[in-house]
Amino acid sequence: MFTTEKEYLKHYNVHDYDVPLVSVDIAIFTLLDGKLHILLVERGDFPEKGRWSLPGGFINQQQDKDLHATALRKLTEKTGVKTPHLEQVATIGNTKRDPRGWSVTALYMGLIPYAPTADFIETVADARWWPYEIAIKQNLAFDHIELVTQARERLRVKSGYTVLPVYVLNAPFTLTQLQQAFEELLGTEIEKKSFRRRIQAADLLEEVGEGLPEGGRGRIAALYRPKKGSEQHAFLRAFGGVED
Amino acid sequence: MFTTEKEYLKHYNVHDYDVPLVSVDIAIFTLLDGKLHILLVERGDFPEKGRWSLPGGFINQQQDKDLHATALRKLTEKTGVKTPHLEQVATIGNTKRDPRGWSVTALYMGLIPYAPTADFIETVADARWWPYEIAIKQNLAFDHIELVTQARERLRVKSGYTVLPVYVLNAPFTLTQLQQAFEELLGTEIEKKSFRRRIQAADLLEEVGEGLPEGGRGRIAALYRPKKGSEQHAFLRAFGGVED
DNA sequence: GCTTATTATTGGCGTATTGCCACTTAATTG
DNA sequence: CAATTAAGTGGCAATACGCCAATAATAAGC
Repeated sequence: MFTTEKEYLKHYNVHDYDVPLVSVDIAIFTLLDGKLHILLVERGDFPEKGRWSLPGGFINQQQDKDLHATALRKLTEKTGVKTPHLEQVATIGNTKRDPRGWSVTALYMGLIPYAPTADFIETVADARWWPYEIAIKQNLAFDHIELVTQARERLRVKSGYTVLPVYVLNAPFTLTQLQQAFEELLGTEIEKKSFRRRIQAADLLEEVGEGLPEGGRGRIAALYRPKKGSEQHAFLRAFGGVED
Repeated sequence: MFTTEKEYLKHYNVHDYDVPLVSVDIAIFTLLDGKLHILLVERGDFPEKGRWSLPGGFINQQQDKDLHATALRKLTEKTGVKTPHLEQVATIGNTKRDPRGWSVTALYMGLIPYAPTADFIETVADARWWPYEIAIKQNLAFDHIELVTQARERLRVKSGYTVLPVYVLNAPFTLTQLQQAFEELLGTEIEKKSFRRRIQAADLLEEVGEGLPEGGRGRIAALYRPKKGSEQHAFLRAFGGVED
């Protein structure tokens, strides 16, 4: 859109001030080849032109009925996925995160199953999946390294007491695939029997037949998918035992 | 009205251009007579004049270096408490929450010990502690009933796996007082022995002598206060057993 | 077809944690 | 000094977890 910083600054001065100066940024995670990946976009404009950053942008007051809708719109634009897991992580606002001054962004975390044929990636030339460990070594735009880190931390912690990792898998999946997703997202290994006991005690999955995972060997496994309405359910016990 | 151009420009900037249209609202909770209370303020201006609402307001770009500072400033203005527990709950933005159109607010939750003499309440004529159950039956301004409910829910859930209830007590306190705070904030009863085992296993409190709570009877109790740096520590086990 | 390799699933047992409840200890009250 | 109140502990059954080995069911190689 702009070819020089000077041109950008000129435009910025006459910017329309009616929109609330709140942006939405989304850390979209998936699992690819067993590794956590994150979707980054290359900035086409100043400031920070050419740097990789989280997909995001401003609220469209006509289109978006709420912040969640803004995040969902941005995510869908980049990935084509219509029903991801999408949750707010935090809202960061301070004087230092943007050279232009006080700036506020609502950070969301999105989880989607990887689409092997990656149809949608073709539609956005500037977007690319990065292995998480490589992504955080990039020199990301603005304070996006901190946003990415916060979202990753939320993902890690919440994977400890919810079924979040379910949302980076294509259903149906086997318990072993699910365990590997948990392990990658948690960053620790889990003992097989303990994992299965806890997942099954939580009663958040339903069996949908059996089969072998793509190109797999060995004994056929039971296949599962998340039960409807199991979205945010914790499966760790707090005080007072099991709730009803 | 303005004596220098500089002063004028500064004023112009603040009000017509550079202010992010983001407000901050705070649900401040405390424990009074064993019951959860929330601090509400009576609105002195339109819209919603005369209704009770959460304390809050806009970012002061000169004073506040970040959103947390804005929330802390608002909280201190109303309560005088300088070192509360303060955390962000969520950010709500949509077209319906304010009759004036698209509106975004960052919701914070603050926890403070009740000040029995309530010095600070005198300083703000419009602020008052309400028992939580009564507060939510008021006809609160804007969508504040939903904000209050969200903050309450965060408080409830997080009290299940952290020591949050510590922050509504004046230290030092007895384990029984702490248990009663947990029970009120969780909304469930806790078995005494289980509670003590878990709290002590978590090792987040330090003993600071013994005594009787104000006007108490019976055997003297050990008194505790939170250890430094124990703020956000969970004390429930997740996968993989105890972390180090 | 038969053996080997690979993966899924279950069994079993020692240990840690929790729920439950009664008992002991130490203070106040009258 | 007895009765009352509240703190703190003991003990045990039930549950959950970590560990590891046994069994089951498939593919791959010969």
